[in-house]
Amino acid sequence: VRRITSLVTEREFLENYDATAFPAVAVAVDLVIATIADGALHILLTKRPDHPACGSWALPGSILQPDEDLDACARRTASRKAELDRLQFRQFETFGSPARDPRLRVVSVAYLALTTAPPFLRASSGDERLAATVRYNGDETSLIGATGQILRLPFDHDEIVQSAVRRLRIDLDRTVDVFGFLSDEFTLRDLQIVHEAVRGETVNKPAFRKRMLDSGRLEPVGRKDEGSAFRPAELYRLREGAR
Amino acid sequence: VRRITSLVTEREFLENYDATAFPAVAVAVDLVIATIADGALHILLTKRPDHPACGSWALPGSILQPDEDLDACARRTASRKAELDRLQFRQFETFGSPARDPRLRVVSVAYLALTTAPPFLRASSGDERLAATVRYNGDETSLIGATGQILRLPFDHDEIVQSAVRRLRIDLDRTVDVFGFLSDEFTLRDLQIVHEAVRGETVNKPAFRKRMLDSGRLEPVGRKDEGSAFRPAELYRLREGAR
DNA sequence: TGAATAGTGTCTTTCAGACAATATTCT
DNA sequence: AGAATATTGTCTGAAAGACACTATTCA
Repeated sequence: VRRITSLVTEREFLENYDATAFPAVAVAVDLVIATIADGALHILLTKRPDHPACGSWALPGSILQPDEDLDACARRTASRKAELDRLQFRQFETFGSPARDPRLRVVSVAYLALTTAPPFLRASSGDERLAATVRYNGDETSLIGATGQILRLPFDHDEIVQSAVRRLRIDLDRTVDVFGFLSDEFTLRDLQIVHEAVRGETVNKPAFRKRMLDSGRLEPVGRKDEGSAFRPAELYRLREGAR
Repeated sequence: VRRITSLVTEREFLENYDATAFPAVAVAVDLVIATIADGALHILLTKRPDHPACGSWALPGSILQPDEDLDACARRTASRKAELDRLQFRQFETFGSPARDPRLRVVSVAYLALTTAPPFLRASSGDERLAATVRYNGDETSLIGATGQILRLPFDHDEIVQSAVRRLRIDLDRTVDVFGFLSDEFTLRDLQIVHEAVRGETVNKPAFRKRMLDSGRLEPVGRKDEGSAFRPAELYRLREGAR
């Protein structure tokens, strides 16, 4: 039986504490930034400018800085590496296999970030960013590059993407917030396209509309969609406080 | 625009890599070990033998060792600190506020672990372990100690417990595996008690039975519960391969 | 035989899917 | 008017809750 109370006060203990006694580890944040375009889910990849895996497409990520929150690190990474702001972030899993990074032990906290398509696709227009399409094969997913080839990501990034998509689909069933894919005002058709892209299959229109409207999370803006040919659709927004 | 290809090979890069250049962080694993007893959810707490927060009830946790997997660290912690083995582990969230530990920056990967009541309660009989009861107040939860008082945990452990219970209840709705609370063979009544304890409210018996049996995840053992007064119940087990 | 729990049947409500009809806008 | 899309209505079937009933075991 160990002693419960110590002869040293907590203050004395902390003043004499040797912080270098712990094993050397780095904590990183990796981002799965997703959007819906052309009715399909896309993931943003950046070309690695340095070793290791120099030149391959990979998830954007950063090493956690001292005094930086995990969420703040995710925001910083999106801003610096993908030039995207005002995303909706969701931490979904932490990856820590001992050999996942060849440099040193890196434990990576993975975030899912949803965004609307336009800035995402602008960001992907350069040489160093790519909007890879998610293709479903049953429960498995693969990433498709610009020329239709299957992309294999370095480190364990394929596994991270797999987990992110699984999480996104589960959250969708539970109606966890998926409005990060849309602008502030959207039509029910837009929302349906998001659901269909995430699920990879069509959904029943009347049932979908009823379910969404009955959820009480939406409120009509009072205006109609502009600029479309044919009958314009009613615009909705997410109700205040309904997360 | 940064250079994409490097004049240095990846091998040369890794040989000259300075691993001490990263900020000093420790990674820990904290466990929320849960069981069902007397129809209520309980969480295992251990009394901290050292500073900081020496003498308070807290979640068992360990610093991640070099070459140790996160899951392995969770198993080791359960074995060493709670003397429990063969638990069902689920990583659910990672906590990394800069000031959550006064010693140094500690990023903690939190695991939920389910176990059957008997060894759990034996573990709590000593002075240094406690099975705290979870009490629900709407969406909030609090931990109740042996004398009925509300326990406040050090660090951000209250927040970790809160998140663990929320996750458990969500998983229950999606029928994610909750059989870690039960022994290999159990009655439908046992399973119903688990569901009621996690949800904090009674469930409809016929509907519950039908739903469970129709799920195809259970199979009858062919024997009946022994040792109970009155009519004995049919024993079931989780079907092979039905996770 | 009675007490206590295990297990089932039936009715009703709710909700989602299928299918089709109606409404609105622009060319 | 006609094309194309938005929105609504109706029917049907699946599943859950409420409630009450039957079945089995032991004292």
